[in-house]
Amino acid sequence: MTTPPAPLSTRSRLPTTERRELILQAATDEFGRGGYAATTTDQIARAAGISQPYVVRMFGTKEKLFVEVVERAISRVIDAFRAVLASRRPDTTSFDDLESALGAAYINLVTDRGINMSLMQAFVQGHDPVIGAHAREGFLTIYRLLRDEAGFNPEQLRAFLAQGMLFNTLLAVSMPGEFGQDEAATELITATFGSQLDTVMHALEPKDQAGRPVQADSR
Amino acid sequence: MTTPPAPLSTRSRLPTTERRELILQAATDEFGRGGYAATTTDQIARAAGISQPYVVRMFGTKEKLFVEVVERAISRVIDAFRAVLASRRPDTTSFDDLESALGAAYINLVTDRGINMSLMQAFVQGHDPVIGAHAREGFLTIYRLLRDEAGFNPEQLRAFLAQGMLFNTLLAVSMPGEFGQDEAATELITATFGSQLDTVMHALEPKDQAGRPVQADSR
DNA sequence: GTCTATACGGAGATAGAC
DNA sequence: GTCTATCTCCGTATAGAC
Repeated sequence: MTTPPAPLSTRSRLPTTERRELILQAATDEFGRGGYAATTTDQIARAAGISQPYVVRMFGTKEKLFVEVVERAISRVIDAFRAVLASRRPDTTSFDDLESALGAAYINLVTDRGINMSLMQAFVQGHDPVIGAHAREGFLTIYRLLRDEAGFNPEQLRAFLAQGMLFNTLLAVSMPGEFGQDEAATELITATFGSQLDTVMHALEPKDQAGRPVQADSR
Repeated sequence: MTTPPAPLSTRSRLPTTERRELILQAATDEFGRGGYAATTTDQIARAAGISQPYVVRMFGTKEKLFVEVVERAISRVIDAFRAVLASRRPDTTSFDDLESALGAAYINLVTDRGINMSLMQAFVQGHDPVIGAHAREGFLTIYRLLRDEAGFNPEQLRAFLAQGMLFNTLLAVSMPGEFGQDEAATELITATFGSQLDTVMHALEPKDQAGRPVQADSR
C-alpha cells in the first residue's frame, strides 16, 4: 500500500551512516512488534520517516535488514556485559554480585521491547540457514564471554542463561502487565525479577517519542 | 499459488473430526517450521493432503487455526505433566526426582519441533491481543499445575520454568546439531540436557513419515 | 466432505527521475 | 540521497459446484 512519507519540507537529507542508524532503530522496533515475516518494509519506512523503496535500496533485501537488526541486538548484549565486566573490581567482587550486575544489565536491555523481540525472533527463526547461523553464533559468543571473561562455570552459565530466557519469555508475553491482576502471575513475576521488579515495571510503561507516559499504544 | 492436491483417487473422504486432527497435526508442523505469518494455509493444506480453501473452510481463518494449534501444544504439556504426577508415589518421591521426571517429560515433548515451535511462536506473538492472551493463560495454567498439584514453591518454579525456556531456545536454534562441532556448544548442551542428552540427540535425527532416518530435509 | 475457480488486497523489489 | 510510479507475485478468503 506504500503510504507516502512526510512532505518534503519536513524531511531532510542525511548522511548515509546516520540514515542507516535511523532505519535500523525503526526496524528493531517494528520487527520487535510484529515479527520478521509480518512486518513490512513499508511499516519500517514510515517509522523511519522515509519511503519504502529507500529502505530496500539501502539494505538490499528485507532479510539482510533483519540480519543487521539481529546482529545489532546481540552486540548490545555483548557490549552491556563487557561494560559490567570492565567496571568491576575483580578481586573483591563475588560471583553473586557479578551475576546480579550482569542480570540487571540484561534486564535493562530486554525491557526494550525491540531488542528483546529481535533476539527472540532470531531464535524462533533458528532453522533458517542464514538467521539460524547468526542466532547460534551470537548465543555462543555470549556463552564464551561469560565463561572466559566473567569466569562462570558451566553450571553457573546454564542457570544464568536459563534465567535470561525466562526474562525474554515473560516480557514477550507481557506477563508483568498481569502484575497485581492475577495471583499466579504476581508470584511468578516476583520470583523471577526480584529486586529488579521496579526497573521492569517502570520500563514497561508506554512512552511516546519524547519519553512522556501515554495511555495506550496508538497503533 | 494454490498447488493442486493429490489426485482424487489417492484421497479419501474422512469424518470431520479425523480430518480436523490431520490438519491440526500438519499445521503444527508447518507453523513450527516457518512461524505464523510466513506459513501459508496452502502449505498446511498440502501437508495435510487437501485443498487450501478447505483448510480455511474448516477453521474459519488462519488465525483461528493457529490458536487451536497453540492450545493443542499447551494441552500436551499439561497432559504430560499430569501423567507424571499421576504415576508418582507422593510420599516416597523426592522433589529432585519429581523435577527430573517432569523435565524429562517436557524434553520429550519439545524435541518434537512442531510442539516446541508452536509454543515459542505463541510467546513471540505475545503482544497480539488474541494469541498473547492464550499464551499467558497457558503459561499460568502450567504454573498453577506445578504449584498446586506438584507442590513446587515459587523459587523451584522459577528455576524449572527458566530451564524449560532454555530447552526451548536451544532446540529452536538447533544447538544440539552443533554437538561435537563446537566446544562451547558441546559444553552448554551437556550442562543443559545432562542425562537427557541421548533422548535429545536421538529425537533430533531427521526421520521420514515412516520413522526411518533420512539424510536431509527434503523441502 | 471436498474441490475448482477466482476476487481482492497487499508485499517486495525495480526503474528511473530529481 | 531520496522519491514516485509501477511490476509482479502471492496469500487469504469467498462462491459455488460436485
